[in-house]
Amino acid sequence: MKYPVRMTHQREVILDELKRTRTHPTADELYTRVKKRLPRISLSTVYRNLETLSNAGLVSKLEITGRQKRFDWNQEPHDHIICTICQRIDDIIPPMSGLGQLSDIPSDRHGYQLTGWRVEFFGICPDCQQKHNETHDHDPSKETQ
Amino acid sequence: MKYPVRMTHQREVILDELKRTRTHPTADELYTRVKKRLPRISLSTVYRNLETLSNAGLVSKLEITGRQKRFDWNQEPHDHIICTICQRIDDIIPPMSGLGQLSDIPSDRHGYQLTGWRVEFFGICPDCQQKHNETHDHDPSKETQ
DNA sequence: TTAGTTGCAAAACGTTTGCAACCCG
DNA sequence: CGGGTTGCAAACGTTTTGCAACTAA
Repeated sequence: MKYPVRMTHQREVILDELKRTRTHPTADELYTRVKKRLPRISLSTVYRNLETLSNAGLVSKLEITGRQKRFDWNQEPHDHIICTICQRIDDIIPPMSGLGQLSDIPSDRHGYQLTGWRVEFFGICPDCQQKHNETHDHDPSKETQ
Repeated sequence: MKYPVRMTHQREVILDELKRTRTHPTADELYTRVKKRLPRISLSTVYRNLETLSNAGLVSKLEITGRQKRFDWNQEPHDHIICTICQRIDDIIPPMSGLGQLSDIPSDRHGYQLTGWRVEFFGICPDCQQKHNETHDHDPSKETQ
């Protein structure tokens, strides 16, 4: 699943910065980081390379529901849990994600040839739970979905 | 889960058009339909109302991963299967969707307070399968993820 | 009466593209 | 050397917003 790509300096730095970022940065977050090391790099180079590198199988692209694309160095299949308050995204380790139980879905369901699925979990992250407990106000209309 | 909203003429027509559209239209698809009945309506009114109506619990918003938002009259919880070729979206009936098996996820996983999850299925719809069989060319690099 | 809603235009947002200069293999 | 890649600027498609006029309750 990994295809060869020409390894430019920009590409190396982008990959390196992604590797050392445990969060799931957006293209412009990564651009901000990379720009510290390569001040003349452009945002479009970052976009183009993330696209290229994800096609080449070197990074993975997270197209999380209704949100900006995010990129991930972690190539192992895993799911994500998204904080509906601060939008932070964390990894979920596969054995607990429910993916296993889903494999018995009939592939010809609705006439579709099934090629994959994605599970996203939503919740409130530890930090936001704490803030919530401190302030004690609750507005359900602000919640996702 | 349904909050009252002021029922304007525009809102009525938007709701009615959404109700009679079995697909999951985007805001501009709906705008095109509604404009035939209300030629002076603006796209921003459609956007604003879909947002308002979905907050009010009268329609549901599908924020499918990396794609344009789509809207749905069907308020019953159900999942979706998305054609990776033509982007068409169909409903999946709950008993087969796998949601049931996921309910045993521990809610304190990773310190998150779990509030929900979403499953999206990807596949090739009957129409695109047929077209594929007719043309016989296959480019795996064009497939989603 | 008045707070919520409309149409319009413009802005915002994330992302992609055309292009000439450049550089990796 | 030649084709892939870069930086820049400009365009793109989708969505949001500011505003004065309007309208449902």
